Amino acid sequence: MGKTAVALALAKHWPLEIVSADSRQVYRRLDIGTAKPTRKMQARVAHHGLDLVDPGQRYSAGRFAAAAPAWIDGIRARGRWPAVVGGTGLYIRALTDGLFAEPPLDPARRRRVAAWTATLESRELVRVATRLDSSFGGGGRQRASRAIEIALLTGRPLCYWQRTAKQLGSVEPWFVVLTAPRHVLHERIARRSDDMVRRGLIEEVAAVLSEGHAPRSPGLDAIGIREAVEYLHGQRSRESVAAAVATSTRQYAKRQETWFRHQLGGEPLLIDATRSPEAQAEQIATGWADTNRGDS
RNA sequence: GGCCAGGUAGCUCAGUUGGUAGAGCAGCGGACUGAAAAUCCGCGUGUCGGCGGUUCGAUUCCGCCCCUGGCCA
Repeated sequence: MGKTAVALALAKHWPLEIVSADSRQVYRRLDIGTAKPTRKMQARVAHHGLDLVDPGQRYSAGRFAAAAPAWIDGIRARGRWPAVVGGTGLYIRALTDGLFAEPPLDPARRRRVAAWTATLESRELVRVATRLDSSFGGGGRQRASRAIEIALLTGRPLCYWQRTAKQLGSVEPWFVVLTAPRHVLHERIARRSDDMVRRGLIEEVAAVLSEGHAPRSPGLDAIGIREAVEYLHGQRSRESVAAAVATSTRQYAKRQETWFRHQLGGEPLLIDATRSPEAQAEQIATGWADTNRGDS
């Protein structure tokens, strides 16, 4: 949609530092594949939340929710303004609404449960999750595995913790959502996918793979990177990569729109993303002034 | 020009012994509390190439025409 360009344009209005709420840009060395802001952009405006872990390591919404408040405090201590920018809705909500306070989970037992759930069929996982947590609403193997893990390791179902261990959000949000008609979005996605391949997506992924990571390791389980891995493993042609990346990105963008439409909460300021980044930044600055909140 | 094979959803195709049709992919809608670029749920969106004929009824059978591919000239 063009969030990065708008954030940079907005930094001309306000003394901004950017907190990236992006679950993929946390991975080091995957720069093209995650559409990370360039070094030059990062030199213009300070960024937080990029390049936090190696591609083989797992990051999470919980780690983000734990780390981001400190970045934001630091930004404010420097007399600057934090702008949380990103498309990972869960990370944003973890920051504004809080997750639940997760009780300590014994790592060894956790590994054992994970090894067990990995052997089960998806249908079976859902059945077990529903038995352990009657309010489990489905969602396939990943979310079932999580519900099973929590229930088995804590003796209480996930819904119990969600109900009784609510944490408060650490920031009070002022939401801005960029929107554009689907056909415009799809054109941008096509261009972005072509650019990724042209700028060396495949070579970047080959370099990271040569570090010895498994193809399904956390950092590689991402749109663009997956398709490059498929090519490098001989499962698709080089010419088909860009189009496959575009398709996956369209589907992801659609899920993001659904998320921001229904899960964000509150009335976000909607910005017409078909206009120039500068015009969008202008509209955001005006919108902020209109809310007349006074504080930052 | 002749012969053959095709023309059905956005794409690739299936199918209807004549009762107006369905798969995959794409697309659209939805769910979402520590893997979230993840993981799932739901929904066919159609002048069955065109015009005639036969028939109660044609996407299906027949004729002509148009288009695409192949082979032969």
